[in-house]
Amino acid sequence: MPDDELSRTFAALADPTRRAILARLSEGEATVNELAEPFDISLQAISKHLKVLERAGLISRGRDAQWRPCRLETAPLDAVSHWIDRYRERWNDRFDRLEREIRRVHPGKEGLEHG
Amino acid sequence: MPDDELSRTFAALADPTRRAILARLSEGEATVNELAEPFDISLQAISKHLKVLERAGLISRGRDAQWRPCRLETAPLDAVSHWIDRYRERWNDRFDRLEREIRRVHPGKEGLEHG
DNA sequence: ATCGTATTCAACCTTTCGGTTAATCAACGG
DNA sequence: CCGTTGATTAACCGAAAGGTTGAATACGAT
Repeated sequence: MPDDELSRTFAALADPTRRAILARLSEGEATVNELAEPFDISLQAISKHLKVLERAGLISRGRDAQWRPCRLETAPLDAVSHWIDRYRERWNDRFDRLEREIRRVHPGKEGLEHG
Repeated sequence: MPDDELSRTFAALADPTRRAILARLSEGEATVNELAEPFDISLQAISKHLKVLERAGLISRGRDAQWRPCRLETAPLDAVSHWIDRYRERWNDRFDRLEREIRRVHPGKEGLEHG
């Protein structure tokens, strides 16, 4: 696992358990035990998942007596969104160029089916 | 690595080499050798990366004589975008509810700083 | 002080990942 | 047919993921 921001985020999201945890947290804060409840794996495994999510910046944790409430942090998701958008932009530019080129070579053609 | 669509996509994106390959492909189709050129790793390693990307549906491959040109496929990226959006929606709903609740309890308060 | 609850740390195991090299397959050009 | 070029497959390796169990830590309650 590489150590850059985006890689950590994607790697953290590449697990259904962790995504389910995030989904739960999108409804509000929760403790480790609460988060673990729906799953068939040990509490320690959940704790590890939380550490992964925390390292990726996708959650942060507070302190309330012996509980460590987790909350969702959306900044890394925004980063992913932006990365994808930047992407789609380039891709569309490429189609635009392609279409212009085709129009140049076949001036009669009016459009191009992308599918 | 779990076997669902989203997990495969995220896992495929969680590697800088693979993201660089996608970036290159966003400029247009390329052969395996062309894709491998910027990297210090073996052609076989690149071939493996391409297989991962293909399994995730992020690229597709054609046939042109002995070359296997790769092209970007954006459907999985769209899926990721939608997943994140659905997410942010829930999260914002939650803030809205929270804000309403706060206004109910402290009718004088006008707003809440999210940062 | 002690007990119980919430959570993490540590050690271990098995599977997967990302890389290597060597061998193989596929298509073209003489 | 033979050699070359492009790409994949196979066998292997070290490191990391994701899980387990068992011990430790951090608090609150009694």
